[in-house]
Amino acid sequence: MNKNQSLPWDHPRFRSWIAVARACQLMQQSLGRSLAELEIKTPHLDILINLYRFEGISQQELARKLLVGRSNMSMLLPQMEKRGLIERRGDEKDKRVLRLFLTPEGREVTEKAMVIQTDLIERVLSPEPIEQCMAMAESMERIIHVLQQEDLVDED
Amino acid sequence: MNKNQSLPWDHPRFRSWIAVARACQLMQQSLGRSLAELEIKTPHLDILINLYRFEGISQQELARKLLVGRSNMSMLLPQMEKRGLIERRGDEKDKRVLRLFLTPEGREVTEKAMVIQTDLIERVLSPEPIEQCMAMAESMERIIHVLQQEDLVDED
DNA sequence: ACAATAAAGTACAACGATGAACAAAAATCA
DNA sequence: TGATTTTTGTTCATCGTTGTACTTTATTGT
Repeated sequence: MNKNQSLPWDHPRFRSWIAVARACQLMQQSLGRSLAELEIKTPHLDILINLYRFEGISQQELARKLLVGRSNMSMLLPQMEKRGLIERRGDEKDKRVLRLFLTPEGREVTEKAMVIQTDLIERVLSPEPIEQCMAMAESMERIIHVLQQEDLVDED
Repeated sequence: MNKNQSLPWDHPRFRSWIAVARACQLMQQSLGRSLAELEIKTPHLDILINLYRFEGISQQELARKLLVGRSNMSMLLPQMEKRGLIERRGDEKDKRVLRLFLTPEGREVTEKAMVIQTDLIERVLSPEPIEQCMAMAESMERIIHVLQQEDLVDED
């Protein structure tokens, strides 16, 4: 089991991925600090942005998009409803599902938060050529696709 | 405050970054599942890999490298010590610091875990040309640098 | 040398995320 | 139709992370 010849940090793709993970972690932390002024946290923003795009989505669908468990939504959404950011209405046709909507205040907070997030991304990513960003996005989307395929197989 | 003309998802760098974050999240989850067979979790692996590379590091230095708080290390490391993966020895010269070392078992587990992680990364990233991976790594390292600079300024 | 300050590590309370067990409502199918 | 299975959402116990306050040890400044 002598790995001296193939330590991970001699492995170019390994090093690349470590850098990706680190950058993500730092971005997340930085975003979290910037969002403090709106009194929301990054998980709330993820939810808000999805409701902004996909109004009337169910908790289940939202959880799937965010790659978290349903119970997570059951914990967070009632809080956000009490804060007046979102509203949950029962579906007429299927009484199991709760459909989610932004309140006017929620929409306002979301827009402010999206400005903060976009500014941060722009500020940090603008030194990178746009072609490089696009190429990166394509790589990442392929990676996402591969990993999600595997998840489906696991659930058999 | 009409954002209809500049929604974030029309913003190329925003879309790119969302893809990066999503890919990271999925990788983390996939790695977590694969590590279950070694009965460790991803935070433990981060620690083990750092001790593998930087033997004798202090808890403080380790926390800084991992971008987490000191208290986090104070919670995790005693657990890992009890499991026999690591050892903590007091520094002779500075009685405040505890220096961290892998036990033989810890080294063994680390090597197995690194194989798992490297295989996962290789499997998922191998469709991407190596030049693209290298370019991505360089971008990410620049991003890391920018964000860390800002952190230092904040701490003034 | 002595006081004040800084640094390393710990303890603890608060919060977020998770998975399992559960209730209610559909969907399936015999 | 009636029984079984699936789906949606909730509850709860557990675990990891964080920030704050605290102890001990070094360092700094006078």
